[in-house]
Amino acid sequence: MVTKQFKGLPEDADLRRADSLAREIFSDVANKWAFLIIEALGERTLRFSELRNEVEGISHKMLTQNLRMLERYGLIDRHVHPTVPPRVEYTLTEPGRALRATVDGMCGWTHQYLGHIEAARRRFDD
Amino acid sequence: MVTKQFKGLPEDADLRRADSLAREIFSDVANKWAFLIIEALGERTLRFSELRNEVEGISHKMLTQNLRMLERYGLIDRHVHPTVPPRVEYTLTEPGRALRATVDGMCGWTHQYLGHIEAARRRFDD
DNA sequence: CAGAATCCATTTTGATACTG
DNA sequence: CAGTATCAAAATGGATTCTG
Repeated sequence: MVTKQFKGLPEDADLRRADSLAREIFSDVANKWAFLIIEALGERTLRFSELRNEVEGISHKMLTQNLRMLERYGLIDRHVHPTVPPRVEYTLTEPGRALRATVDGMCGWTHQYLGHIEAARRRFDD
Repeated sequence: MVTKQFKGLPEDADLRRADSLAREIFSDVANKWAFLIIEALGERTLRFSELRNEVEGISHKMLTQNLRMLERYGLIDRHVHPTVPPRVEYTLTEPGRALRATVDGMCGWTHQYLGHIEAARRRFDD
């Protein structure tokens, strides 16, 4: 067994690090733009400008920023065609597609409970 | 058939409204604090102060704000005990529990792909 | 204890201009 | 076309104070 344990250093230091990493990923990815981008990509490959159109309301800057983040975590592949003008295509990776199941679930949930939610909101707002 | 259609007003005005509402809900709920609160509640009922401890790193203000939002959409129930000092308990409603499946899915995903993601990030950061 | 309200620093965001 | 940089405006978040 390979151990990273040193005297006095409990080996669940690894677990704590993993937890804080998990939390970091969770916090970064659980935001509306990331979700909407993942949803938009679905099974397709899309260019930057296509994504800009698909994800309604996203600004140039937010799109770039979130694409970088998703690429950094390996949720999307970025493929640059060496042409002029440049053509850059984005595709979900395996982890990205796996997360899509979650995002799809939330989309379904939203539509399923739309009535409930709208009613609740009206009640709350008096 | 009951229709809301008037002359000149296409009946998919309803659909558009529903879509924009769905989008609003989606955007509000797809944020890390809401997710973490839902995850913390799980099957349990928790008090404000308990939630504050469970959801690591959340501030008093963020907790109140997100609890209001979730209550407004009917994802949680807020029960005030008429005691002094006050005791306020929060519980997931049916729609809230349904959404928990999504949140759980994301938690599972995070842990499942932790290795993938960490490696991808290291690669990206050169 | 729960939470509303205020103030203030920080962050986020959008618009715009610039580059390969 | 895709992306970076910049700057002002807007939103967010935290600390603190005050209330029932």
